[in-house]
Amino acid sequence: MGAVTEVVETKQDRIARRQVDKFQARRTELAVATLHTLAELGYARTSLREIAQNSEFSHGVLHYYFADKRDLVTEAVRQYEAVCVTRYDEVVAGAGTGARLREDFVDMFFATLNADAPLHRLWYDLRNQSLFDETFREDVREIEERREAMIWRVISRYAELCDAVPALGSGSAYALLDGIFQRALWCALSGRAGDVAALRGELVRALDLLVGEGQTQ
Amino acid sequence: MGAVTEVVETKQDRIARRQVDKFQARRTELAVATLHTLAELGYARTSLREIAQNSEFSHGVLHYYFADKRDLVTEAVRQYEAVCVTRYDEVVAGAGTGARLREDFVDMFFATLNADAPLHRLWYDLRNQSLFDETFREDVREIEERREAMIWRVISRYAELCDAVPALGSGSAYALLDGIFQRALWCALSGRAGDVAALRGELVRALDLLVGEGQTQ
DNA sequence: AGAAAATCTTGACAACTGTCAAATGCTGGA
DNA sequence: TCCAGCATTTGACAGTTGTCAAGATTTTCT
Repeated sequence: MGAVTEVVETKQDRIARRQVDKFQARRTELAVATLHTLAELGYARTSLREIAQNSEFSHGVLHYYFADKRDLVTEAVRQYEAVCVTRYDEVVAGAGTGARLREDFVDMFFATLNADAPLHRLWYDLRNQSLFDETFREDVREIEERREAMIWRVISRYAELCDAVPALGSGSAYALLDGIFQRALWCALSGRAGDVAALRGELVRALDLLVGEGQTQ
Repeated sequence: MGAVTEVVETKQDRIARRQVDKFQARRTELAVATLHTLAELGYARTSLREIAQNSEFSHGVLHYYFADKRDLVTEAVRQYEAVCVTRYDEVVAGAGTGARLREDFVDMFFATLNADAPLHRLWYDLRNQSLFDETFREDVREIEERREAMIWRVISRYAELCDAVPALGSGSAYALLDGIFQRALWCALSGRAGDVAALRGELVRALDLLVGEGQTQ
């Protein structure tokens, strides 16, 4: 009897898994559409009907795949995380010298600033929402941690290449670079290209300060 | 005939001015109520009726004193500005030594963090709104400028007292401290008192880095 | 092919939104 | 005292929102 039920179960399992996969695939598809709508309109003005219009489905389907709006937005945030949290890893891996790492990092910094500006402003929007709505807090904390770790990989590797030691801890270093990024994003979205360019120099100076030359320890 | 009309006019002017004053007084009164409601609920979930309930009037009166919702929110933001943009001036004025200034600044930093947390999260909320809604951009830019200047008064005075020169420009220095403040605010509102306490040390280190001892120039 | 199940659309609901106009209460001047 | 004009309330409007259920459609399995 064991054998038969086992065969049957695995068969059902295969079916179930395939269904689950399809279900999950559509879920993330809709989450991606949500992400783009949120990035365009911001959290405050994004409605389910608007999201559905940015997909190829009608608004009712959202409640087939998601429990409620929060569930949907949460899943969308997770999509953001997947995209935006490993951005500098190849830069770190590919740089042989400190100067090269610094240059590549700054380039990537401003490249994603310009290319993904709507996505980034959404991230800041949701991080702020978590200051009011504690439902978002856990997800935000998790992503914030990964972002901090991502920056720290850059900084500590940069210090290593420069034969130095970072002048600030992981949290403060992230606060500094994220602060510069936020400001640059604001300037970019306001059409102040000149101010953005000026911030490039500021970023270089900040990196030099964080990992001053010759501060071997 | 000139004299008579002049007398009449000044009389009417007095009346008119008194009315204007009363009008303005109520306007700011309602703007303050708006500010508190916004600080409690965030921009996305603040409705006119909710604002009115936090005042002693009914919701209709808001359209008597304000053209529309944006007008109201804008006026509320200006109230925030009046409160929050001169906070460190007495600290700067009253400190005789660098060590004293640093200590007082850090104390004030965390005092307002805890006392006015809802107000601060509102500021960040509105600054983010301006990334999506360009109507807010000018007001945000103005306040952001004043905040940066406020921080710069602290930093440059601190450097002066330490006989040193700031290691970063005004913009980057603000980005660093504001980044730390944002993070501390998040921790405070999440009930992570321990993390907030840890950030006090980070802030001190950041100040020391910005105005390193002996960096006379 | 036909039944069963999964998927998607449509339309409706109650609640809530910003806005405004009509009605009411109120105050200050003649 | 009475009245004009200011201040405030009330109630309504058109539109939007999240949610959900009933039905239509498509896919899947036997």
